[in-house]
Amino acid sequence: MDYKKLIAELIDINGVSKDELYELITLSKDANNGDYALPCFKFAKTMRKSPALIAQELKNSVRQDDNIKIVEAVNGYLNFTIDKVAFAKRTLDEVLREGDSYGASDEGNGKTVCIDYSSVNIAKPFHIGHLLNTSIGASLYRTFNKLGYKTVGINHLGDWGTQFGKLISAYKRWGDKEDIEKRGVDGLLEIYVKFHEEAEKDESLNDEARRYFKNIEDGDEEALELFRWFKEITMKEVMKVYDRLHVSFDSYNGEAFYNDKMAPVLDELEEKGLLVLSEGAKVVKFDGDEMPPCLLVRQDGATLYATRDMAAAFYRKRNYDFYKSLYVVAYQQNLHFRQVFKVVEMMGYDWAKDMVHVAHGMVSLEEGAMSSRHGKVVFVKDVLDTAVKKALKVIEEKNPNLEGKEDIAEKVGVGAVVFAMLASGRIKDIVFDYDKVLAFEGETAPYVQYTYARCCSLIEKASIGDNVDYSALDDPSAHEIVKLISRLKDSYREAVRRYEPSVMVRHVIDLSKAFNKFYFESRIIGAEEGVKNARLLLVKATKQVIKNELELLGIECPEHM
RNA sequence: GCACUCUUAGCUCAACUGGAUAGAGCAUUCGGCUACGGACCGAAAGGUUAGGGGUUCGAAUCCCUUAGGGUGCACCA
Repeated sequence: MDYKKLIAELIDINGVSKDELYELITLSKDANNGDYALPCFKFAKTMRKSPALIAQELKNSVRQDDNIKIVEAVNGYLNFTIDKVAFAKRTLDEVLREGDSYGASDEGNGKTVCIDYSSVNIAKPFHIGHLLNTSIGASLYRTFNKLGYKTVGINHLGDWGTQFGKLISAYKRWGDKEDIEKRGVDGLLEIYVKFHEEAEKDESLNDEARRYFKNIEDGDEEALELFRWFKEITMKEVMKVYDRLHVSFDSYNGEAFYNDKMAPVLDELEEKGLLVLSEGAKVVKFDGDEMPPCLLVRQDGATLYATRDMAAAFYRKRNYDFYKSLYVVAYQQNLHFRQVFKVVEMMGYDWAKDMVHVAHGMVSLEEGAMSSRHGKVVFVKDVLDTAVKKALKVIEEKNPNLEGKEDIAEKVGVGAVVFAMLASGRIKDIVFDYDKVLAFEGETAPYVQYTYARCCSLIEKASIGDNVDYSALDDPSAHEIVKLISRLKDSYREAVRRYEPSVMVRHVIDLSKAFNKFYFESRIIGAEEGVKNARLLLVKATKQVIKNELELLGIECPEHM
């Protein structure tokens, strides 16, 4: 039930539509100001009266409704306090009836959202920068899906470019097949780093690398075989990480995939007179000095990153007919995407407006930026392992008799890391710090998981009878929980609208805090029967909502920890 | 140099996109288990929202400007 709508129906103001009223009504921040509020300042000008007076007069003319208990005029606001008991009953009924699908909706039915995220580079390590990216993308993927959208997760593999020539060159010089088979990407990275060191001394290595890459492009069997082998080794390792993160993709079409799909796009640009020659290269220029030109074909005829992204944009539109096409990529690529989107727009396609660069911050180390070339990276695998190890240690301290410790430590450790990635606004830079990622107290995944485990424990220990006294939920702490529970879908919607998973992190943290406060204040098991049952229903609903929301964040919740 | 972006408590972040006394976590100090899980709860202290203008009944939020940080700007991806 929509209280805003109800309240809007109860108020009549000359010249103000119900829709306008609806938009003006807000949630009260402070419980002392009731549950909903109508600020009356906007009316002051047309009504030529003070907001305080308007609120006072409205208070007297508001129609009564059983769901609204108190109407008060305070400081130019008209505050509404709802019937908490009816609200609690309705909310808990709904949560418990819908269970795992509480918060879900079909509002996105018939709309497809493409989400390009993670996009790992072949033969390069899966480092914490990718973890931030992957966590955000995967969470958006699940959340759009929950709201009924058809989602297409695309891992736009970085599997093209001269780096593969470098790698072949390096492998031929210093590579050991068995060693690389055994050590995987570590082994590849090692020879890649060595190549860069040697190339500094000997320029000719770079020429050799370019030749090898040309071989790949020309379909030389030996070069292709190595290329495929590098890819296989990388994906094997990357998949292990995806499994731990519970992330999967619908498409792994990366740069190599678009290799033969660029020509038609270039032809069309040519036809439309957008592609012009500049210093031997083919570029698209923008009006005035809005942006530097977008370079699409090099002097030597080779294509570029932007060319492949153009091809990908068209491919995705054609194949998925998307409603939105999201690119979850660090803000480093800001100009790149602005250019690509603009070029599509200049070609006359109005769906250019549906492409969105979901930019996120950069992850760096305390000693500075990460660099694959110099081997200065933190591997996701290592971070997860360290977190899981710590979780296991904490379990040994606090709950040594727990069953399935390893499995639970995995859920807690990985959860803590993912949560840390999603906790603050996506645009924020992160200076990677083990202490922060491994924090298990305060606003962290383990805190939320702990809250969940508490709920589970209560449900296990007691049974819920039919005699439910909902009036027991009329206190501020219980009401706070009910309010938060009722806003799960709003949390999803806002996360999707802003492409911002941290909204859900905020919400699930707030809910956990509210629950723990309530838990401390109120005796549950052992309370009078009707009260006990009402409180247990609240516990059960809290448990359900935490589970639903953590799932979208990509965090598991063990029943015991 | 130009463009994008960020700056809120000692540190890390919120603030429902213009609304009421700017809120949390960590760290610090103090307090709370003869109660259902102490990975918890409560309290204290901590602020000229980087500085300055402007718009507005009302600004952390919008506009201008200054300073500082990050990122990007032609043949890498």
